[in-house]
Amino acid sequence: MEKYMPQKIEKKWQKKWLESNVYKTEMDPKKPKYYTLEMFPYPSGNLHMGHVRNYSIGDVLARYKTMEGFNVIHPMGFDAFGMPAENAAIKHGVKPADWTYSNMDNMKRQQREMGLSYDWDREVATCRPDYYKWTQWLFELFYKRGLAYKKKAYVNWCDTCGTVLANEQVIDGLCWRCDNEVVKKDLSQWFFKITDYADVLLKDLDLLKGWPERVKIMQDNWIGRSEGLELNFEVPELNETLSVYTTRPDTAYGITFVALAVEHPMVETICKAKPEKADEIRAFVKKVQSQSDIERTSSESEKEGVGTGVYMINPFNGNKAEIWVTNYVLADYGTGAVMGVPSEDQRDWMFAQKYNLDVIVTLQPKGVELKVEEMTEAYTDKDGILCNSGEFDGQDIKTASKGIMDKAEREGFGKRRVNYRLRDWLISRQRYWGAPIPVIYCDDCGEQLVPEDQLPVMLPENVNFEAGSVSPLAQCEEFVNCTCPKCGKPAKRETDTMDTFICSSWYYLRYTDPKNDKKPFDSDKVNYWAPVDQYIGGIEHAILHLLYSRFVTKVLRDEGLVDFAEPFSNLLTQGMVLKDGSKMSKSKGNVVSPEEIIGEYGADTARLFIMFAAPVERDLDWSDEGVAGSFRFLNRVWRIISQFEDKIKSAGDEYDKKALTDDEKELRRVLHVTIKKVTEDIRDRFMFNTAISSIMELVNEFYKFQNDENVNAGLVREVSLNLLKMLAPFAPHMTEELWSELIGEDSSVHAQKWPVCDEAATVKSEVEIVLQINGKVRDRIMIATGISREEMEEAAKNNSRVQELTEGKNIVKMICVPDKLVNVVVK
RNA sequence: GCCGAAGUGGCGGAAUUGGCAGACGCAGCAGACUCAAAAUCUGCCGUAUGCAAAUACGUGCCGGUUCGAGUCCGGCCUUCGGCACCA
Repeated sequence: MEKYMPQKIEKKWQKKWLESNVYKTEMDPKKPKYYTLEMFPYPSGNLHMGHVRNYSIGDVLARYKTMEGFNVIHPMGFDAFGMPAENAAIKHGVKPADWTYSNMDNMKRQQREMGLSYDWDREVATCRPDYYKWTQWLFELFYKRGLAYKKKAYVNWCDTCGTVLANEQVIDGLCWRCDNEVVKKDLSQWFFKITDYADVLLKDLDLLKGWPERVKIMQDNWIGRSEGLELNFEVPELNETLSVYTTRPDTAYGITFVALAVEHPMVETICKAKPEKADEIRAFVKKVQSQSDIERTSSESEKEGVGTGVYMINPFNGNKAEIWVTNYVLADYGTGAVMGVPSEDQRDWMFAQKYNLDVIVTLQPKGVELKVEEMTEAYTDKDGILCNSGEFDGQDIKTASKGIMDKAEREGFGKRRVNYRLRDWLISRQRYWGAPIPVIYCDDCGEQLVPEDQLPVMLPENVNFEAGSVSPLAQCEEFVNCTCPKCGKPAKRETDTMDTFICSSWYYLRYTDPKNDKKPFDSDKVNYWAPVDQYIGGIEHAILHLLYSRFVTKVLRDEGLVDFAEPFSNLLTQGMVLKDGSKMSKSKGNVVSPEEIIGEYGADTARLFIMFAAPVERDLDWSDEGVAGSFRFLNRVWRIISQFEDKIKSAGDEYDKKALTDDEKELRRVLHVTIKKVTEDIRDRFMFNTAISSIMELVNEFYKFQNDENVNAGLVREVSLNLLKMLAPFAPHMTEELWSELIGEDSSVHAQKWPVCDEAATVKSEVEIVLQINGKVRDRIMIATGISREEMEEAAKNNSRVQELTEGKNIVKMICVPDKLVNVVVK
């Protein structure tokens, strides 16, 4: 055999795999299915190392599961709508579609050069009409189920992107895509009613046994369920009631004011009722609204407000409390109004200090009397005894909360209520390169869905791009002008497109039936393949994509289109690929290009290194020397197998194991221990790094025989073939080349059964055990495996080191761990 | 502030159920091969003392449980990630 030349053999096998379509999958109810999925990429033009890691993990699993006998589906596609294509159009005058498709072609080439086992017949691209037709269909389904609606609201706006954003897409007050500061705008926008599913999205996190705990915790926090009480206060002057929401009903006797958000509808009512205050209030509202989102919602910023001179009555004790318009109450959480209890809430405390408002202590630690004059901050411990609270005095928080809520419900001025931090999903975008929202506006008939038989609403190709201008769709006359589907009169189309997260929230279902032109997917097919058995991607989607996909799946389940509640049974969140301790980026100049690495060492080396260098969930620091080491290892495998080529070919699969020498038996033992270890590491732990290190140990053991011309040929064959099989998921080309050299052109290593460990071969006749005295290692001895406790103790007592060190001391007891150690405890 | 994860040689990391700390790899050192180098093969490789045998110390810090702790418990420190005026 000639030397290992990855460039040559990788090209050869990639061509062959493509031509023979070996990775094509079909439904087969007789076989257990396995759905491996890596998050599909945005077609930016080139793969980066994060992709390489993502796809390598998926490919190892897909190949391994195939060898284990599963019917594996392993698809790939492109999340192809989005801003960068449009930016390219503005900057370079290329059509977004042309830019996107040519990027896809390049990335597909790079994916092929990685040797990934995708079934390309299932490829989807979200920007193709045959895909977005069904994204639009999905929108219509949501609309018909009352889950898509348009409303005017204060929404997140990114000026750079020229569009609105969902809450999930604002990170620390900045746009998730461009890091520009997000501002609030009062706009009429489309929403998906994800809040209707808040409870089930939270509850079903319990079903996700195969998800990392931290991702579930993040979603739990994001949904933010809280239980509390909604209280209605009479406002006699206005002849209205004002509702507040609280999670601390026990503090209700300590209310000294009520705080409204500036957007609260009662603010305007008050202005009308109190003309003398109106100017001051309106000026304050204006000032607050002019602040950026960061300023407004930072817990650091000072709490300010304007007293309205209007009072409400606390139904518990009849106290009057002034209504204030403030900058620290959120309009879109709870009722947009909050009861002010300075003694037990730090924000209310600071507000009350600033404006000299009353403080009533209603809770104090056991055995302590809190005095308002001596307090420097609110008492916020959730532990204490009530006071100044009428009939509830002397009760603990839990008892009082229940009693107060019961009283409120009994007397009709309050109701127990559950609240969520989660907001509805804002899904419209003022951009061109996305799926058009299939809605038509008619002056007479109002908002109308585009009839299903007219889908897709096609994105027009000839549009005008100018930086900073409104969406090109809105300027495109032939797109905008249409006829009302109901009355046939001239009407106008919706010019917003959908958030690309909608496109990506159902693609894993489309893979199961990607060419269906009658439905988004066939139920039999989707229910055979899905849910995804193993989903692999970055932690950055912990909330965004993963929450949206769960939501969409649940709606489809409720519609009867799928029969499962959760889309991804198991989730693996890979760490980032770093260079010199930080994220690879152009500005830092530390980017390592996959294409260059593959060009220099081959895809097998790149894959092997990336799987070996760190456990999948942890960040991985790229090391050029490490890559060279992986290349060295593959060469080592190549050489030892080449050297034994004749022996391997001439030997049979069956041979007399009893004829093996002790050294050969040891090699065979290591082989079977390795099979066991590699299988468990891949199947149960996703510890690919340790799987590879045990394969390396096997190769090291094998090298002990490199100069032994008389080594048993049957054993050499057994070791070599199993070694290739175990290495095949990691280094698919190189193992395939060696396999075809040894076994023949028609046989593929990837179609082999995964090796099975011969337990009998793993047994050692002798083991080295540790002798400890008082827990410290003092000697090591060889003993026969499986001997009794008594025999082990005897062996320890007879050991000269033990005798020497226990001389004249009293042996209190001896602890034996079979085949591992004896600990002699002396005094 | 709240929630979560992590901290082990010069470096990446291993130790799966409380039982030999440092597997495997990288870097380094030495030997073999070679006229020489590269490549390859082999060996050494936590720190301190020591010629060695060996001994002591050693998994962020302090304490505890245990015959025995990287692993369990209590209290901290540092780094990273998420959330953050959600009443």
